Amino acid sequence: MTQEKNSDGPAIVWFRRDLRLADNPALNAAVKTGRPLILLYIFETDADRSLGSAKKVWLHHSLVSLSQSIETKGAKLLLRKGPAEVVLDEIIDQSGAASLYWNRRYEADGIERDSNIKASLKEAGLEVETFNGSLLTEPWDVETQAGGYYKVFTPYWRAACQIIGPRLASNPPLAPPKSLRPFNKNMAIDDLGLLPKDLDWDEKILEDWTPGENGAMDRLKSFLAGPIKDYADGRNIPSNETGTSRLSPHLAAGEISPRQIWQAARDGKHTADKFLSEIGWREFSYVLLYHNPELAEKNYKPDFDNFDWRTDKKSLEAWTQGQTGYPFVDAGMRELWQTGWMHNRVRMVVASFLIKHLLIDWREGEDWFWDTLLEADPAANSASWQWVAGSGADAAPYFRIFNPFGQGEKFDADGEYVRKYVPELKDLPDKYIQTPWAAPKEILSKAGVKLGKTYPEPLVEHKMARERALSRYKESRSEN
DNA sequence: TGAAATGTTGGGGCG
DNA sequence: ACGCCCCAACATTTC
Repeated sequence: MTQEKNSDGPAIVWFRRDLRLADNPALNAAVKTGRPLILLYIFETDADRSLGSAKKVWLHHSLVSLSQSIETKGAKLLLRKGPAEVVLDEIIDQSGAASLYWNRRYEADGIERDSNIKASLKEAGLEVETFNGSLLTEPWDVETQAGGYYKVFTPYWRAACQIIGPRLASNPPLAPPKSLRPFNKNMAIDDLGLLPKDLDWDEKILEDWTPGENGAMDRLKSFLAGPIKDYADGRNIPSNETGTSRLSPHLAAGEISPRQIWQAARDGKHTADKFLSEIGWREFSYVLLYHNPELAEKNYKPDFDNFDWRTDKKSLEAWTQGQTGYPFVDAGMRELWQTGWMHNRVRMVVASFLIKHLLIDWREGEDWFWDTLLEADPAANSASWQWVAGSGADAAPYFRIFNPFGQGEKFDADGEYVRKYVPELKDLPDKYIQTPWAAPKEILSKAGVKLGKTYPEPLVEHKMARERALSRYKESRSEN
């Protein structure tokens, strides 16, 4: 039985990928109504693509943090599990809610679920309002002269900046509400069962992270206070722990908004253009995803549909386990497994290795990242994998093939990064730390390295693999 | 947000 | 003093 929607009914804020109180337009709108609030998170069981394991762990802790913040403001986070449509109907029935607010999402199945819900609830007489809570500008905001969307990053970002700057100046990030008027309560976060049951993997990956709005803000502030000064070069050195902002998992959970980041970076005392253009790549990925709903499954360039990827389970597994025999690649893959995150420079190298050296379909890599990255962003993950594969919009040219040890020699010359994640090589001298197969026998045995035993021989020989990729890519171009 | 092959230049050793 | 060779350093081209 549906209760009469009376004007005293509560307002529902449906949290999704915006697990924060500050700069949260949907929450802000709900607070402004003055109604009691139902602050709701639904663990949706009917999503198109279920969350990866790492991201579930993050979500658990991010919900813990959000629920604490909400309690300090005098209310409670309401948790439910099930298809959103069913859960919402039930809650509205029970509470007599009069209005519903949420921040938009941009992946195809989310858009579809949201618009169905919006239509049917409006029909039922509810006030439903939606907002942009996760992007600097909506993906449809930035148009070319011809009225389409930009397919190349640089002109896109130039045009986007023209819009973003003035808009933020007149409409700065929102402060968190001073207090929240509660409606009622509650189910425990543990009941959602997000954490893995057996191993302590989730504890390990959280050693370096503080999920939640406060952790996100701390990270941003400490980055802007100093490290951003050397960002242009510092961001290329994977052993440099403050070289990059490490905001990606926070941003993906919506614990911080890109508007807050933009504003804080612009207000800081150091130039932030280079850093903000990385935020721009995230934004651009959402443009691509919005206009190409199947970005995670389908080649953006259909030319690639005929590409003859190799099926090679063993090599794929060696790659995921960090056992390729290329120390720089293995360090990256192990960093991902152990920490739920990988340095961006190394992401490009390991992705190039999987796709070009092993000729394995980019979707395999995208899947692995989806499951193991704490951030697993639906737009950035697929756009970036397609970028490396060459199948994406504004993609890397087919002949750009990273040298898996050359990149290590350039960006990890002292081997600090490799030694951290590939400790079985730590006693090798710097000269051979990226290329153990080239080391003389005495040096290997002195360092306690037995190739093929304590550390693998290279999975493929670099020169051969490079030439094989070039000719395969060229071939597939001429077919189209 | 690349790497390798190829081309060019200029300094030093040497007859 | 000069031409010649070598080679490192840098620039350009190619994939």
